[in-house]
Amino acid sequence: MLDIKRLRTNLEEVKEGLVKLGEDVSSLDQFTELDEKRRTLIVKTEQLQAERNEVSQQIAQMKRNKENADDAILRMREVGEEIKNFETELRETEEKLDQILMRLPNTPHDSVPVGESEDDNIELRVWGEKTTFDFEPKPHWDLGTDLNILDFERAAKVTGSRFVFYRGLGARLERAVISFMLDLHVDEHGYEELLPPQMVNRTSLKGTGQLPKFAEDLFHIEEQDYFLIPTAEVPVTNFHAGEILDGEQLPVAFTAYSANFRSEAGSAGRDTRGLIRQHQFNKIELVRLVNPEESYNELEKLTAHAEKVLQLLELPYRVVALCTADLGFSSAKTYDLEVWMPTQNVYREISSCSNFEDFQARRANLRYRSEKGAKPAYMHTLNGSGLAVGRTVAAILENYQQEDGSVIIPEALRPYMGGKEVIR
RNA sequence: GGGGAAGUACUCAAGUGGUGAAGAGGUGCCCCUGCUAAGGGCAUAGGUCGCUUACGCGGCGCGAGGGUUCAAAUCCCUCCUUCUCCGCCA
Repeated sequence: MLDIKRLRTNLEEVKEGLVKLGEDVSSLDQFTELDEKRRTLIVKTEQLQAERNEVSQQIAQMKRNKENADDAILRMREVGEEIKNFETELRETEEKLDQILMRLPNTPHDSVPVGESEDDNIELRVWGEKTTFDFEPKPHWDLGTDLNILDFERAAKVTGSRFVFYRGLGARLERAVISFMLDLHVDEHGYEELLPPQMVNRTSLKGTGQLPKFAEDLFHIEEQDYFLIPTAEVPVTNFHAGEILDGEQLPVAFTAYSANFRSEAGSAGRDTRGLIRQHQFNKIELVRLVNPEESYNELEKLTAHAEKVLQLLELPYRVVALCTADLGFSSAKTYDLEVWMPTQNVYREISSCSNFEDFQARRANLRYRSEKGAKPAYMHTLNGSGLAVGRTVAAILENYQQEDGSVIIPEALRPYMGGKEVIR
Protein backbone atom coordinates (compact mmCIF):
# COMPACT_ATOMS: atom_id res chain seq x y z
CA MET A 1 0.00 0.00 0.00
CA LEU A 2 1.14 3.52 -0.72
CA ASP A 3 1.71 5.89 2.17
CA ILE A 4 -1.50 7.82 2.73
CA LYS A 5 0.50 10.85 3.87
CA ARG A 6 2.40 10.78 0.61
CA LEU A 7 -0.91 10.80 -1.27
CA ARG A 8 -2.08 13.71 0.84
CA THR A 9 0.98 15.85 0.20
CA ASN A 10 2.27 14.67 -3.19
CA LEU A 11 -0.77 13.42 -5.02
CA GLU A 12 0.41 14.65 -8.42
CA GLU A 13 3.83 13.04 -8.06
CA VAL A 14 2.20 9.71 -7.16
CA LYS A 15 -0.12 9.99 -10.15
CA GLU A 16 2.87 10.55 -12.44
CA GLY A 17 4.48 7.39 -11.15
CA LEU A 18 1.30 5.40 -11.68
CA VAL A 19 0.77 6.78 -15.17
CA LYS A 20 4.23 5.46 -16.11
CA LEU A 21 2.87 2.02 -15.24
CA GLY A 22 -0.04 2.56 -17.59
CA GLU A 23 -2.31 2.68 -14.57
CA ASP A 24 -5.73 4.32 -14.65
CA VAL A 25 -5.52 6.95 -11.92
CA SER A 26 -9.14 8.13 -12.10
CA SER A 27 -9.91 6.35 -8.83
CA LEU A 28 -7.68 8.92 -7.15
CA ASP A 29 -10.02 11.75 -8.12
CA GLN A 30 -12.08 10.96 -5.04
CA PHE A 31 -9.09 10.56 -2.77
CA THR A 32 -8.76 14.06 -1.39
CA GLU A 33 -12.48 14.35 -0.76
CA LEU A 34 -12.71 10.98 1.00
CA ASP A 35 -9.59 11.61 3.03
CA GLU A 36 -10.91 14.95 4.26
CA LYS A 37 -14.31 13.49 4.97
CA ARG A 38 -12.69 10.74 6.97
CA ARG A 39 -10.76 13.16 9.13
CA THR A 40 -13.75 15.40 9.70
CA LEU A 41 -15.76 12.39 10.84
CA ILE A 42 -12.99 11.31 13.17
CA VAL A 43 -12.92 14.72 14.83
CA LYS A 44 -16.71 14.77 15.26
CA THR A 45 -16.84 11.23 16.60
CA GLU A 46 -14.00 11.75 19.02
CA GLN A 47 -15.44 14.95 20.41
CA LEU A 48 -18.65 13.12 21.26
CA GLN A 49 -16.76 10.17 22.68
CA ALA A 50 -14.75 12.47 24.91
CA GLU A 51 -17.98 14.05 26.13
CA ARG A 52 -19.51 10.66 26.79
CA ASN A 53 -16.48 9.54 28.77
CA GLU A 54 -16.61 12.62 30.91
CA VAL A 55 -20.35 12.55 31.59
CA SER A 56 -20.25 8.81 32.29
CA GLN A 57 -17.88 9.52 35.11
CA GLN A 58 -20.17 12.20 36.42
CA ILE A 59 -23.08 9.76 36.31
CA ALA A 60 -21.06 7.23 38.25
CA GLN A 61 -20.29 9.91 40.81
CA MET A 62 -23.95 10.94 41.13
CA LYS A 63 -25.09 7.36 41.52
CA ARG A 64 -22.58 6.85 44.25
CA ASN A 65 -23.93 9.93 45.99
CA LYS A 66 -27.48 8.66 45.46
CA GLU A 67 -28.30 11.69 43.35
CA ASN A 68 -30.68 11.61 40.42
CA ALA A 69 -28.82 11.25 37.08
CA ASP A 70 -31.79 10.84 34.76
CA ASP A 71 -31.18 14.07 32.82
CA ALA A 72 -27.60 13.17 32.03
CA ILE A 73 -28.53 9.63 31.08
CA LEU A 74 -31.21 10.86 28.72
CA ARG A 75 -28.79 13.28 27.13
CA MET A 76 -26.14 10.63 26.75
CA ARG A 77 -28.63 8.31 25.12
CA GLU A 78 -28.87 10.83 22.29
CA VAL A 79 -25.11 11.31 22.16
CA GLY A 80 -24.74 7.56 21.89
CA GLU A 81 -27.05 7.55 18.86
CA GLU A 82 -25.05 10.31 17.23
CA ILE A 83 -21.79 8.50 17.83
CA LYS A 84 -23.21 5.36 16.27
CA ASN A 85 -24.29 7.29 13.17
CA PHE A 86 -20.92 8.96 12.77
CA GLU A 87 -19.15 5.65 13.26
CA THR A 88 -21.21 4.02 10.54
CA GLU A 89 -20.47 6.86 8.17
CA LEU A 90 -16.79 6.73 9.10
CA ARG A 91 -16.62 3.00 8.46
CA GLU A 92 -18.20 3.44 5.03
CA THR A 93 -15.79 6.21 4.16
CA GLU A 94 -12.80 4.15 5.26
CA GLU A 95 -14.01 1.20 3.21
CA LYS A 96 -14.22 3.38 0.12
CA LEU A 97 -10.73 4.70 0.76
CA ASP A 98 -9.48 1.18 1.28
CA GLN A 99 -11.05 0.08 -1.98
CA ILE A 100 -8.95 2.71 -3.73
CA LEU A 101 -5.71 2.31 -1.79
CA MET A 102 -5.56 -1.49 -1.72
CA ARG A 103 -5.95 -1.64 -5.51
CA LEU A 104 -3.24 0.88 -6.32
CA PRO A 105 0.06 -0.69 -7.37
CA ASN A 106 3.43 0.40 -6.04
CA THR A 107 5.11 3.29 -7.80
CA PRO A 108 8.28 2.42 -9.74
CA HIS A 109 11.74 3.37 -8.53
CA ASP A 110 13.38 6.18 -10.53
CA SER A 111 15.85 3.74 -12.07
CA VAL A 112 13.09 1.66 -13.66
CA PRO A 113 13.05 2.19 -17.43
CA VAL A 114 9.78 3.55 -18.81
CA GLY A 115 8.36 1.23 -21.46
CA GLU A 116 5.33 0.14 -23.42
CA SER A 117 5.76 -3.62 -23.26
CA GLU A 118 8.17 -6.31 -22.19
CA ASP A 119 10.16 -5.52 -25.32
CA ASP A 120 11.35 -2.41 -23.52
CA ASN A 121 12.96 -4.37 -20.71
CA ILE A 122 16.66 -3.67 -20.56
CA GLU A 123 19.25 -6.42 -20.86
CA LEU A 124 21.83 -5.80 -18.14
CA ARG A 125 24.21 -8.72 -18.59
CA VAL A 126 24.53 -12.06 -20.28
CA TRP A 127 26.21 -15.10 -18.73
CA GLY A 128 27.45 -18.11 -20.66
CA GLU A 129 27.26 -19.02 -24.32
CA LYS A 130 23.97 -19.98 -25.92
CA THR A 131 23.99 -23.76 -26.24
CA THR A 132 24.45 -25.01 -29.79
CA PHE A 133 23.92 -28.48 -31.22
CA ASP A 134 25.11 -30.31 -34.29
CA PHE A 135 21.80 -32.14 -34.39
CA GLU A 136 18.15 -31.10 -34.17
CA PRO A 137 17.48 -30.56 -30.41
CA LYS A 138 14.20 -31.78 -28.96
CA PRO A 139 11.88 -29.68 -26.80
CA HIS A 140 11.93 -30.80 -23.17
CA TRP A 141 8.41 -32.26 -23.28
CA ASP A 142 9.42 -34.66 -26.03
CA LEU A 143 12.70 -35.48 -24.31
CA GLY A 144 10.94 -36.08 -21.01
CA THR A 145 8.19 -38.17 -22.52
CA ASP A 146 10.61 -40.25 -24.60
CA LEU A 147 12.85 -40.84 -21.56
CA ASN A 148 9.74 -41.81 -19.59
CA ILE A 149 10.56 -39.27 -16.87
CA LEU A 150 7.65 -36.87 -17.55
CA ASP A 151 4.06 -37.99 -18.08
CA PHE A 152 1.68 -35.26 -19.11
CA GLU A 153 -1.02 -37.55 -20.47
CA ARG A 154 -1.59 -39.46 -17.28
CA ALA A 155 -1.59 -36.22 -15.25
CA ALA A 156 -4.31 -34.92 -17.57
CA LYS A 157 -6.27 -38.11 -16.97
CA VAL A 158 -5.86 -38.02 -13.21
CA THR A 159 -6.32 -34.29 -12.76
CA GLY A 160 -6.50 -32.15 -15.90
CA SER A 161 -4.46 -30.02 -18.24
CA ARG A 162 -1.37 -28.18 -16.99
CA PHE A 163 -0.39 -30.90 -14.54
CA VAL A 164 2.42 -33.42 -14.77
CA PHE A 165 3.71 -36.63 -13.27
CA TYR A 166 7.47 -36.69 -12.79
CA ARG A 167 8.56 -40.30 -12.94
CA GLY A 168 11.66 -42.27 -12.01
CA LEU A 169 14.80 -40.22 -12.62
CA GLY A 170 12.59 -37.26 -13.54
CA ALA A 171 11.15 -37.21 -10.04
CA ARG A 172 14.64 -37.74 -8.69
CA LEU A 173 15.98 -34.86 -10.78
CA GLU A 174 13.27 -32.48 -9.56
CA ARG A 175 14.04 -33.47 -5.98
CA ALA A 176 17.79 -33.10 -6.59
CA VAL A 177 17.31 -29.57 -7.92
CA ILE A 178 15.23 -28.65 -4.87
CA SER A 179 17.84 -29.96 -2.45
CA PHE A 180 20.72 -28.44 -4.37
CA MET A 181 19.17 -24.99 -4.36
CA LEU A 182 18.16 -25.07 -0.70
CA ASP A 183 21.59 -26.28 0.38
CA LEU A 184 23.29 -23.56 -1.63
CA HIS A 185 21.19 -20.78 -0.12
CA VAL A 186 21.41 -22.13 3.41
CA ASP A 187 25.07 -23.16 3.46
CA GLU A 188 26.66 -20.58 1.15
CA HIS A 189 24.31 -17.58 1.19
CA GLY A 190 23.26 -17.59 4.84
CA TYR A 191 19.50 -18.05 4.50
CA GLU A 192 17.34 -19.76 7.10
CA GLU A 193 15.18 -22.49 5.63
CA LEU A 194 11.40 -22.46 6.11
CA LEU A 195 8.93 -25.08 4.98
CA PRO A 196 5.73 -23.04 4.96
CA PRO A 197 2.01 -23.84 4.93
CA GLN A 198 0.86 -24.18 1.33
CA MET A 199 -2.52 -22.63 2.03
CA VAL A 200 -2.99 -19.16 3.46
CA ASN A 201 -5.82 -16.90 4.56
CA ARG A 202 -7.01 -13.67 2.95
CA THR A 203 -5.09 -11.44 5.32
CA SER A 204 -1.77 -12.89 4.19
CA LEU A 205 -2.66 -12.48 0.52
CA LYS A 206 -3.61 -8.86 1.12
CA GLY A 207 -0.29 -8.42 2.89
CA THR A 208 1.79 -9.35 -0.11
CA GLY A 209 -0.57 -7.80 -2.69
CA GLN A 210 -2.28 -10.75 -4.43
CA LEU A 211 -5.61 -9.67 -2.94
CA PRO A 212 -7.96 -7.95 -3.36
CA LYS A 213 -7.11 -7.38 -7.01
CA PHE A 214 -5.95 -10.74 -8.35
CA ALA A 215 -8.34 -13.25 -6.81
CA GLU A 216 -9.00 -14.91 -10.18
CA ASP A 217 -5.36 -16.08 -10.37
CA LEU A 218 -5.72 -18.13 -7.20
CA PHE A 219 -7.10 -21.53 -6.26
CA HIS A 220 -9.60 -21.07 -3.47
CA ILE A 221 -10.76 -23.53 -0.82
CA GLU A 222 -14.28 -22.35 -0.21
CA GLU A 223 -15.13 -24.25 2.92
CA GLN A 224 -12.41 -22.66 5.07
CA ASP A 225 -11.85 -19.60 2.86
CA TYR A 226 -8.21 -20.58 2.38
CA PHE A 227 -6.18 -20.15 -0.79
CA LEU A 228 -3.47 -22.38 -2.26
CA ILE A 229 -0.32 -20.31 -2.32
CA PRO A 230 0.74 -18.95 -5.73
CA THR A 231 4.27 -18.55 -4.33
CA ALA A 232 6.05 -19.13 -1.01
CA GLU A 233 6.50 -15.36 -0.95
CA VAL A 234 3.05 -15.16 0.66
CA PRO A 235 3.52 -17.31 3.78
CA VAL A 236 7.20 -16.42 4.15
CA THR A 237 6.88 -12.63 3.86
CA ASN A 238 3.95 -12.81 6.26
CA PHE A 239 5.95 -14.85 8.77
CA HIS A 240 6.69 -11.72 10.82
CA ALA A 241 3.47 -9.89 9.90
CA GLY A 242 2.18 -7.63 12.66
CA GLU A 243 5.45 -7.85 14.58
CA ILE A 244 7.97 -5.21 15.53
CA LEU A 245 11.49 -6.56 15.14
CA ASP A 246 14.65 -5.23 16.73
CA GLY A 247 16.92 -3.49 14.25
CA GLU A 248 19.71 -6.00 14.96
CA GLN A 249 17.49 -8.80 13.66
CA LEU A 250 17.69 -7.30 10.16
CA PRO A 251 18.30 -8.41 7.55
CA VAL A 252 16.06 -11.46 7.92
CA ALA A 253 16.84 -13.93 5.13
CA PHE A 254 14.54 -16.88 4.49
CA THR A 255 14.64 -19.49 1.80
CA ALA A 256 11.73 -21.83 1.30
CA TYR A 257 10.70 -24.69 -0.90
CA SER A 258 7.03 -24.93 -1.75
CA ALA A 259 4.65 -26.04 -4.42
CA ASN A 260 2.93 -23.11 -6.11
CA PHE A 261 -0.60 -23.09 -7.45
CA ARG A 262 -1.83 -20.75 -10.15
CA SER A 263 -5.10 -20.81 -12.00
CA GLU A 264 -3.45 -19.22 -15.07
CA ALA A 265 -6.71 -17.48 -15.84
CA GLY A 266 -6.13 -15.37 -18.90
CA SER A 267 -3.23 -17.38 -20.26
CA ALA A 268 -5.29 -20.01 -22.09
CA GLY A 269 -3.39 -21.29 -25.08
CA ARG A 270 0.01 -20.00 -23.93
CA ASP A 271 2.80 -22.48 -23.26
CA THR A 272 0.32 -25.34 -23.31
CA ARG A 273 3.06 -27.92 -23.73
CA GLY A 274 5.71 -28.83 -21.22
CA LEU A 275 6.74 -27.62 -17.82
CA ILE A 276 6.75 -23.90 -18.48
CA ARG A 277 3.24 -22.97 -17.38
CA GLN A 278 1.68 -25.49 -15.01
CA HIS A 279 -1.12 -25.07 -12.48
CA GLN A 280 1.19 -26.61 -9.88
CA PHE A 281 4.94 -26.18 -9.87
CA ASN A 282 7.79 -26.22 -7.39
CA LYS A 283 9.86 -23.21 -6.53
CA ILE A 284 12.61 -22.22 -4.14
CA GLU A 285 11.93 -18.74 -2.84
CA LEU A 286 14.30 -16.18 -1.35
CA VAL A 287 12.84 -13.54 0.97
CA ARG A 288 14.72 -10.71 2.66
CA LEU A 289 13.36 -8.29 5.25
CA VAL A 290 15.76 -5.39 5.43
CA ASN A 291 16.62 -1.90 6.57
CA PRO A 292 15.12 0.66 4.17
CA GLU A 293 18.51 2.27 3.49
CA GLU A 294 19.90 -1.09 2.45
CA SER A 295 17.14 -2.36 0.22
CA TYR A 296 18.71 -1.58 -3.15
CA ASN A 297 22.02 -3.15 -2.14
CA GLU A 298 20.01 -6.07 -0.88
CA LEU A 299 18.31 -6.42 -4.24
CA GLU A 300 21.69 -6.81 -5.94
CA LYS A 301 22.70 -9.36 -3.32
CA LEU A 302 19.53 -11.38 -3.68
CA THR A 303 19.77 -11.35 -7.47
CA ALA A 304 23.36 -12.57 -7.24
CA HIS A 305 22.21 -15.45 -5.02
CA ALA A 306 19.68 -16.53 -7.63
CA GLU A 307 22.21 -16.14 -10.44
CA LYS A 308 24.65 -18.37 -8.58
CA VAL A 309 22.29 -21.30 -9.07
CA LEU A 310 22.36 -20.94 -12.84
CA GLN A 311 26.11 -20.47 -12.85
CA LEU A 312 26.70 -23.65 -10.85
CA LEU A 313 24.31 -25.55 -13.10
CA GLU A 314 26.15 -24.01 -16.07
CA LEU A 315 22.97 -22.83 -17.73
CA PRO A 316 23.31 -19.77 -19.99
CA TYR A 317 21.17 -16.88 -18.89
CA ARG A 318 20.74 -13.14 -18.98
CA VAL A 319 19.53 -10.54 -16.51
CA VAL A 320 16.99 -7.93 -17.53
CA ALA A 321 15.63 -4.91 -15.70
CA LEU A 322 11.86 -4.86 -16.09
CA CYS A 323 10.42 -1.71 -17.57
CA THR A 324 7.36 0.01 -16.15
CA ALA A 325 5.01 -1.93 -18.42
CA ASP A 326 6.20 -5.30 -17.10
CA LEU A 327 6.54 -4.46 -13.42
CA GLY A 328 4.44 -6.46 -10.94
CA PHE A 329 1.74 -4.91 -8.77
CA SER A 330 3.73 -4.68 -5.53
CA SER A 331 7.21 -4.13 -6.92
CA ALA A 332 9.21 -0.92 -7.07
CA LYS A 333 11.98 -2.56 -9.10
CA THR A 334 12.45 -6.01 -10.57
CA TYR A 335 15.24 -7.95 -12.24
CA ASP A 336 14.28 -11.05 -14.17
CA LEU A 337 16.70 -13.90 -14.76
CA GLU A 338 16.04 -15.57 -18.07
CA VAL A 339 17.51 -18.95 -18.94
CA TRP A 340 18.37 -19.99 -22.45
CA MET A 341 15.85 -22.42 -23.95
CA PRO A 342 17.50 -23.71 -27.14
CA THR A 343 14.49 -25.26 -28.85
CA GLN A 344 12.44 -22.10 -28.50
CA ASN A 345 15.49 -20.01 -29.29
CA VAL A 346 14.61 -17.56 -26.51
CA TYR A 347 15.55 -16.63 -22.99
CA ARG A 348 12.71 -17.65 -20.65
CA GLU A 349 12.00 -16.15 -17.24
CA ILE A 350 13.21 -18.47 -14.49
CA SER A 351 13.47 -16.00 -11.61
CA SER A 352 12.05 -12.64 -10.72
CA CYS A 353 13.87 -10.61 -8.04
CA SER A 354 12.08 -7.59 -6.64
CA ASN A 355 12.38 -4.82 -4.13
CA PHE A 356 8.94 -3.93 -2.77
CA GLU A 357 10.29 -1.15 -0.58
CA ASP A 358 7.67 -0.57 2.15
CA PHE A 359 4.66 -1.45 -0.02
CA GLN A 360 4.15 -4.93 1.41
CA ALA A 361 5.42 -3.90 4.83
CA ARG A 362 2.56 -1.41 5.14
CA ARG A 363 0.00 -3.99 4.14
CA ALA A 364 1.39 -6.76 6.31
CA ASN A 365 2.43 -4.42 9.13
CA LEU A 366 6.08 -5.45 9.13
CA ARG A 367 7.99 -3.07 11.34
CA TYR A 368 11.29 -2.72 13.19
CA ARG A 369 12.91 -0.41 15.69
CA SER A 370 16.21 1.04 14.53
CA GLU A 371 17.29 1.15 18.16
CA LYS A 372 15.82 0.51 21.57
CA GLY A 373 13.01 2.98 22.30
CA ALA A 374 12.90 4.26 18.72
CA LYS A 375 9.60 4.69 16.96
CA PRO A 376 8.60 1.63 14.90
CA ALA A 377 9.24 2.04 11.17
CA TYR A 378 8.29 -0.06 8.17
CA MET A 379 11.02 -2.34 6.91
CA HIS A 380 11.59 -3.08 3.23
CA THR A 381 10.79 -6.49 1.77
CA LEU A 382 12.37 -8.27 -1.16
CA ASN A 383 11.95 -11.60 -2.75
CA GLY A 384 13.10 -13.62 -5.71
CA SER A 385 12.88 -17.09 -7.08
CA GLY A 386 15.97 -19.04 -6.40
CA LEU A 387 14.77 -20.66 -8.75
CA ALA A 388 11.61 -22.00 -10.33
CA VAL A 389 12.29 -25.75 -10.20
CA GLY A 390 10.17 -26.99 -13.11
CA ARG A 391 11.63 -24.44 -15.48
CA THR A 392 15.12 -25.33 -14.25
CA VAL A 393 14.49 -28.99 -15.05
CA ALA A 394 13.16 -28.00 -18.47
CA ALA A 395 16.29 -25.92 -19.09
CA ILE A 396 18.55 -28.77 -17.98
CA LEU A 397 16.80 -31.24 -20.26
CA GLU A 398 17.03 -28.97 -23.26
CA ASN A 399 20.55 -27.62 -22.75
CA TYR A 400 22.14 -30.91 -21.67
CA GLN A 401 20.53 -33.19 -24.25
CA GLN A 402 22.58 -35.39 -26.54
CA GLU A 403 21.95 -36.66 -30.01
CA ASP A 404 20.75 -40.08 -28.78
CA GLY A 405 18.02 -38.45 -26.68
CA SER A 406 19.82 -38.94 -23.38
CA VAL A 407 20.51 -36.07 -21.00
CA ILE A 408 23.74 -35.41 -19.14
CA ILE A 409 23.22 -34.52 -15.49
CA PRO A 410 24.97 -31.25 -14.52
CA GLU A 411 27.93 -31.98 -12.30
CA ALA A 412 26.62 -29.93 -9.41
CA LEU A 413 23.56 -32.18 -9.20
CA ARG A 414 25.29 -35.55 -9.37
CA PRO A 415 25.78 -35.85 -5.60
CA TYR A 416 22.01 -35.52 -5.33
CA MET A 417 21.43 -38.12 -8.07
CA GLY A 418 23.28 -40.98 -6.46
CA GLY A 419 26.31 -40.18 -8.59
CA LYS A 420 24.45 -40.83 -11.80
CA GLU A 421 25.85 -38.91 -14.80
CA VAL A 422 23.29 -39.46 -17.53
CA ILE A 423 19.56 -39.99 -17.86
CA ARG A 424 18.92 -42.38 -20.72
C1' G B 1 -16.54 -34.30 14.89
C1' G B 2 -18.45 -33.84 20.31
C1' G B 3 -17.67 -31.96 25.53
C1' G B 4 -14.96 -28.77 29.02
C1' A B 5 -11.31 -24.65 30.30
C1' A B 6 -8.70 -20.44 28.96
C1' G B 7 -6.84 -15.84 26.07
C1' U B 8 -5.46 -8.85 30.27
C1' A B 9 1.50 -5.25 29.13
C1' C B 10 8.15 -8.03 28.11
C1' U B 11 6.59 -12.30 31.77
C1' C B 12 3.27 -14.03 35.61
C1' A B 13 -1.26 -12.34 37.30
C1' A B 14 -5.88 -9.71 40.03
C1' G B 15 -10.15 -7.82 38.32
C1' U B 16 -18.56 -10.48 37.27
C1' G B 17 -21.27 -3.01 34.97
C1' G B 18 -19.09 2.89 37.27
C1' U B 19 -13.08 7.93 38.68
C1' G B 20 -6.69 6.94 35.93
C1' A B 21 -7.17 -1.76 34.32
C1' A B 22 -4.52 -3.99 41.02
C1' G B 23 -0.04 -6.49 42.31
C1' A B 24 4.61 -9.08 41.41
C1' G B 25 8.77 -10.20 38.45
C1' G B 26 11.61 -7.86 34.72
C1' U B 27 13.58 -3.33 32.74
C1' G B 28 15.35 1.96 33.34
C1' C B 29 16.98 5.92 36.59
C1' C B 30 18.27 7.19 41.63
C1' C B 31 19.65 6.26 47.04
C1' C B 32 22.57 3.19 50.21
C1' U B 33 27.46 0.71 49.36
C1' G B 34 34.98 0.42 48.93
C1' C B 35 32.90 -3.18 44.97
C1' U B 36 29.14 -6.88 44.21
C1' A B 37 24.84 -8.96 46.24
C1' A B 38 20.87 -7.84 49.41
C1' G B 39 17.86 -3.53 50.75
C1' G B 40 15.18 1.20 49.70
C1' G B 41 12.93 5.12 46.33
C1' C B 42 10.86 6.66 41.64
C1' A B 43 9.24 5.40 36.72
C1' U B 44 7.34 1.86 33.41
C1' A B 45 0.18 -0.24 28.56
C1' G B 46 2.67 -1.09 23.95
C1' G B 47 0.89 0.73 19.74
C1' U B 48 -2.04 3.53 16.56
C1' C B 49 -5.38 7.38 14.69
C1' G B 50 -6.83 12.49 14.89
C1' C B 51 -6.22 17.71 16.54
C1' U B 52 -2.11 21.22 17.49
C1' U B 53 3.37 25.90 14.80
C1' A B 54 4.81 23.81 19.34
C1' C B 55 4.55 22.31 24.75
C1' G B 56 0.61 19.22 24.57
C1' C B 57 -4.69 17.35 24.20
C1' G B 58 -8.08 13.67 22.85
C1' G B 59 -10.09 8.86 20.65
C1' C B 60 -9.39 3.56 20.34
C1' G B 61 -6.92 -0.69 22.89
C1' C B 62 -8.15 -6.56 28.12
C1' G B 63 -7.64 -12.69 21.43
C1' A B 64 -10.89 -10.52 16.78
C1' G B 65 -15.57 -8.62 15.22
C1' G B 66 -20.58 -7.37 16.34
C1' G B 67 -24.55 -6.32 20.12
C1' U B 68 -26.99 -4.64 24.92
C1' U B 69 -26.22 -0.13 28.18
C1' C B 70 -25.81 6.68 29.98
C1' A B 71 -21.43 3.47 30.92
C1' A B 72 -18.44 -3.13 29.09
C1' A B 73 -12.14 -6.43 30.58
C1' U B 74 -16.84 -7.59 33.13
C1' C B 75 -23.38 -9.23 30.19
C1' C B 76 -25.04 -11.48 25.09
C1' C B 77 -23.83 -13.38 19.91
C1' U B 78 -20.27 -14.97 16.05
C1' C B 79 -15.37 -16.20 14.94
C1' C B 80 -9.97 -17.30 15.92
C1' U B 81 -6.17 -19.49 18.86
C1' U B 82 -4.27 -22.50 22.95
C1' C B 83 -4.90 -26.38 26.62
C1' U B 84 -7.71 -30.73 27.87
C1' C B 85 -11.08 -35.15 27.67
C1' C B 86 -13.74 -38.42 24.15
C1' G B 87 -14.11 -40.16 19.05
C1' C B 88 -11.58 -40.63 14.34
C1' C B 89 -6.97 -40.62 11.88
C1' A B 90 -1.53 -40.02 8.24
